[in-house]
Formats: sequence, C-alpha cells, structure tokens
Amino acid sequence: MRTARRAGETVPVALRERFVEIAGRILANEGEGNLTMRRVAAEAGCSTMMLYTLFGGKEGLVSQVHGECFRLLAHTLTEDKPKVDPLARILQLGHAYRTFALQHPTLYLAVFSRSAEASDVPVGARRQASPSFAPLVDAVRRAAEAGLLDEAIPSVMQAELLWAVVHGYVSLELTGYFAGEEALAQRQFELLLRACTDGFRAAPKSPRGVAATSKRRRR
Amino acid sequence: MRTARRAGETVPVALRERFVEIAGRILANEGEGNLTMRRVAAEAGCSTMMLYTLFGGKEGLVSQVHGECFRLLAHTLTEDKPKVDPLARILQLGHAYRTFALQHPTLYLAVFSRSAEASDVPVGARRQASPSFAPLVDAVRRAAEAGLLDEAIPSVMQAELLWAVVHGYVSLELTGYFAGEEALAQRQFELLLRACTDGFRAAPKSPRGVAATSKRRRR
DNA sequence: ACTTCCACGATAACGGCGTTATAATCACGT
DNA sequence: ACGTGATTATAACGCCGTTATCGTGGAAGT
Repeated sequence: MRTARRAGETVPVALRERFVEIAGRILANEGEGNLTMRRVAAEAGCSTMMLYTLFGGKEGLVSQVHGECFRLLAHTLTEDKPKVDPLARILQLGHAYRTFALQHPTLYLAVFSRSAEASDVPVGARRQASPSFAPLVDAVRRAAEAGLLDEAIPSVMQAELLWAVVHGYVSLELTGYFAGEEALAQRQFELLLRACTDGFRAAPKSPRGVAATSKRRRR
Repeated sequence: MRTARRAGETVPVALRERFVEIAGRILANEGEGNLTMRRVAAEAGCSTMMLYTLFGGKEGLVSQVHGECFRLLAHTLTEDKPKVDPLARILQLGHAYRTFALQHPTLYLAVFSRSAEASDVPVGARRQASPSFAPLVDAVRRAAEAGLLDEAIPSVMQAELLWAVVHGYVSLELTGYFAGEEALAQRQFELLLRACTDGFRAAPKSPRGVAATSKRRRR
C-alpha cells in the first residue's frame, strides 16, 4: 500500500466516500447478505482495520450507506420541476418515488426495512426534517389551501399517510407480489394514488363512532 | 439421546413442530439475528444434524416459520365474527391486521420483508389462494355489489390495494416512525382506512387526463 | 437367536463472518 | 539521527451455516 497521505485530512474523507460507495454498490447489486467488511476492505485495497477506525463497525458503515440512499432519494424527488397543480405534483412525487424504488430495489428494501432506531437520525425529527419528505408536505399543504384536500387534517399527517400508502405498494411490488405484470402494477399504482387523494378530499373530521359506518352516505 | 421412535413416523412430525415452534419463538422475541441453527438444536435437545435432515438448511426452517405465521394471521383474521355491513367488515379486517402486526412486530417484519421468491408458495397463486387474503376479497366484493365501492375495479385488485395500504402503514409504525405516539398512530390508521374506502367509492374509470384534477368536486 | 448390515444421528471439522488483540512500520519532533 | 507514538497490516478469537466422518442401534436374513 502506497497511499501515504499528505495533508493528513483530505485523504481519509476520500477514503470514507470510497468505502461508502463500494458498500452501497454491493448492497444494491447483491443484497445485504453479500456485504461483508472483509470484502469492502479488499475491494478498496485496504485492510479491514481501516473500516473499524473509520466507522466503528459494520453498523456504522451500513448506516452511512443508508444516509447516502436517503440523499439520493431526496435528490431524485426534487430534480423534477414541480407542477403548479398541487394534486398533479403529488402524483408526480408518487411516481418519482416508485421509479426510484424500482431502479434500486435491493437498496430500497434494505434501507426501509431496517428498524428506525438503527439509524442515527432521531425518530421524531425525521418526519419534518427529511429533505426527501419536505416536497410532499409542501404539495399537500398547497393542495389543502386550494381546497383540493381536507384542510382539517394536518398537512404533515396527510403527507405521512400518503407516504405510507406509496411505501406499502412499492414494498409489495419489490418483494415480487406483482411479478411479471409490470403494466398492471403501473396502472394499479396510478389507481391507488388517485383513490387516496380522492379519499382525502372530504375525509371525516373526527373518528368518533368507529363502528358507525352507515352515517350519511350520500349518493 | 433416548427418544427411540416407536411408530417410525409420528415422532418426527412432532419434532418438526417442536423445531418450528422454537424457531418461531426466537424469531418473534429476539429477531432474525439471534436465530441460529445451533441454538434451535440445543434448545430442542437434539444435534444440529437433525435440523438439516428435516429442513435441508436454515432457509427451509425459516420458511416453515413463515408458513406458520401466515396461518396464524389467517386464523386471527377469521376469528372475529364478520360484520354484515361490508364497509364495516373491511375496517374490522384492517384493525385486526394491524393488531396482529403490533402483537408480533419482529415476526411480522421478518416475514413480510422477505422477498416473495424466497417462499415456497408460487407468487401468482398467493393472492387469491391465501386464506389470510380471502376474507378481504370477500368483503370488498360484497361492498362493490352493494354499491359501496367501485364495481368497475376488480375486487381482487381493490383488496390488494387496501392490503398494500395497511401493510405500508403498519410497516412504518413497526419500524418506529410513530414511536411513542400510540394514540395518534391509532387515529391516523383509522383515518387512512376511511380515506381509502372513500376514495374507492367513485374512482375514475380510466387514468386519462392525469393532470385534470378539478373535475367535479361535490361539496 | 445370532449375525450382518446399513441408515441415522452425534461429533467434529471447514470455511467465512464480525470483531479484536498484537505486532510491524512509518512520519515526525527533538 | 534517533527514539516515539500513532497507524496499519497480520493474526487470532468466537461464532455462524454447513458438511464429512464415524460409532451405534434396530431391522433383516439364516
């Protein structure tokens, strides 16, 4: 090994990114089972010990990869020019999210199946703070102000629920439930998005009387 | 070891169930990381080799546990007396599903995060055949026939989408996104269910004109 | 009833993992 | 020029899933 750092600071940060990139590539291409510390070190040409001094352990390394994945997702969601129509914007974000997941299936499942407390981001702060979540909240708020969604429900909550819907559908799609029926999966997703935005247009204010389903049923 | 089987057949099947039960308990209580072949064999009082002759490997063992989990879920979903109101029945099933997931969080995440091709059930056949899925399809069909849901959308598809919604919300809840706000999580879930059933009541037939959001907005 | 045989299960071994302890090496201050 | 201290490469440890080996006990043949 002949990398003999010169400035004493810049080379390690390059090494960090190199490690994270290698680990991310393995995780995305071959899954979590094939991501080993020894292999990452070998592919980077360094000893295993380096990984432990830099990341503390495997947990720290995959945590960095997860962070990188979140950044990539946020970049993907914000690169499209936002449509002026808030509802169209919501659909656009949903499709962008699904496209991202389909492009990085293994990475997506590895990141979003991991328990939240495994990440270093505080759980409570993530919802509003995440740059990958902010565009959706913004679109929902604009839609609510325009009367296209229920104003009585907090925008953050509606955005969370929409995210849960999209995440659920994408998770099932990635785990192979709609395997081989790509066109159908696309149409179903579109249908789901529209149904949910429709459903939030005039949602009941308070969930009193959970079992009372035959309230006023307009027709 | 002195178990000296007598009938040559009944004892092994009891051993199988014993192994699956032990593995399921470990998986539910301590997660997938703590489930090892050696430990299962030790807790059962047998050698490790037994597990390999019975299940072929770890994959086979956890596959059996997954099957057991599916059966348990199906039993949970069918044990409540079905309400006559189809929409109320759908909500009931949703709540039962969520309750099951909250009662077995680690098990649920382990089973439903696993890729579908890892299971032994054929992907295409699972949707209609699964006994844990049939009650929902039935309720949706009844609701559609009663005019409470859109009849133009196949009932199986609507049930799939509802399942995706519930699965997505439950997944996020289990991974800690609503940590410490249990009452809120419950209310949000109720809201989500109602919004989705509302959204399916008069869904657009075809997704022509994606950006046309200001159709008829009754108020 | 005694011997033969063979399938089956307990034991031990193998390669690989995450992690850690140890030893060698290299830049650098004096 | 030379110790010195950090830093890295090497080896070791305990565990894992899996597999090969080998002793043994019950079934079959005479």
